[in-house]
Amino acid sequence: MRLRERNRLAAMRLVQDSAVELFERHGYESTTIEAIAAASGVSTATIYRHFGNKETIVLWDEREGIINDELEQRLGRQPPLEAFRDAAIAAYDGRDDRDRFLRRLRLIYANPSILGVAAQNEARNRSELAAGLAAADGRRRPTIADDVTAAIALATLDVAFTRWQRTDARHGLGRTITDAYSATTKR
Amino acid sequence: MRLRERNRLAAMRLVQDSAVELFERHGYESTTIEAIAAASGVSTATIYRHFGNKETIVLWDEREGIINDELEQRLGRQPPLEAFRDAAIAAYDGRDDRDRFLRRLRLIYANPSILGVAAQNEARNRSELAAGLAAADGRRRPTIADDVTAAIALATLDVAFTRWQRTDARHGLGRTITDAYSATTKR
DNA sequence: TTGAAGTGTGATAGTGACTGTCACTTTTAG
DNA sequence: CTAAAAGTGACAGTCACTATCACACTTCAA
Repeated sequence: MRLRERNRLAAMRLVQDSAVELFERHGYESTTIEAIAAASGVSTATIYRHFGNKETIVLWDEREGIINDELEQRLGRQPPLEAFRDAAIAAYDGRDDRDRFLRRLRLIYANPSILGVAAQNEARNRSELAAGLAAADGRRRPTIADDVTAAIALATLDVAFTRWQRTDARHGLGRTITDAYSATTKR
Repeated sequence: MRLRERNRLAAMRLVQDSAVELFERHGYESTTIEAIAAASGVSTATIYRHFGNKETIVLWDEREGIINDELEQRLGRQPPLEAFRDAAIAAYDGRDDRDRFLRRLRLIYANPSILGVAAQNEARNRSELAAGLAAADGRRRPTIADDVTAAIALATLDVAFTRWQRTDARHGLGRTITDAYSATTKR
């Protein structure tokens, strides 16, 4: 990895950590970007260059791409929902940064404006997933069934995150994800 | 209805109409609240008192409550997803303001920030619906299955809206909703 | 019908997220 | 080592949104 890229990632981690700390202590709305800049030693201009907006400071996940990689390996071989469930478990369960992840999830679900930006991302992911499902079946455009399957896959993962984050993460995240997807079949 | 309430609704309709017009013509981001205030003859302060934020000017729907009423009559008698589907059809299909509704939907799906606020609302609706499902079965708190069912119900309706709005509303909205919910069973 | 209490409105000033620009520094590639 | 490329900080500006206050309009009881 190039020096530039390493510096960039290091700065982003530093900013995210400082921000999460401040958000937890003083509240999301009450913490200004300027305060985050001061705490992390990075200018506000650079924070905006890296994250684009305040919400993404919390939402940014270095390992974002993992779930797509995991999914790609499974899409042909398993039914869509199972493939997505297993990819999610592979990507999110047993992370070595479990604690950071949990704190970020709590901030997300506690602050509507962050949740709103997360939903914008989810909308994009949903149409990409639907396109992927269509492609896996050799169709050029997603059918309404593809769209619905993609929507169910993502909404169910969201339920799992919501409950896991709320219950003090009593069970493992993998277990919660499994339980959520089980509930999609017996309706 | 009191005079105050009538005035208020009339003002909100006027503001929403002016705003939709301006958004369509010049773009959502490029249209300032001040421009909407000037176009509708209502002060910016009052616009904020009525809608709370810019996004809600588009999202606000006078008949919002209808789907809940429809749902309440069905929840004991039908399986949850069918009840929700039929309630949605009753609430949204064949509206006499179909055209306004379509234009608003288009603005919503074309502008991420509006979609974000819509998602915040949907998050609230989802936990209310889950609570309702639990109550209908005599449980005090929603199980994970209730949460998942509520999530599927809302996500599926969202798929229906997305597709209907995109396809020039070729078929009736009721038809699109029916098709979407059909896809939830054969996964 | 009237007058007092209650409630909505407009104007104004202020905060903070976000954008665009420019001079300067650091990294990269030949 | 040097020229090009790319990132950084500082600064000025826009706009969504909040808080406040004087004023106007509803409401309701007498």
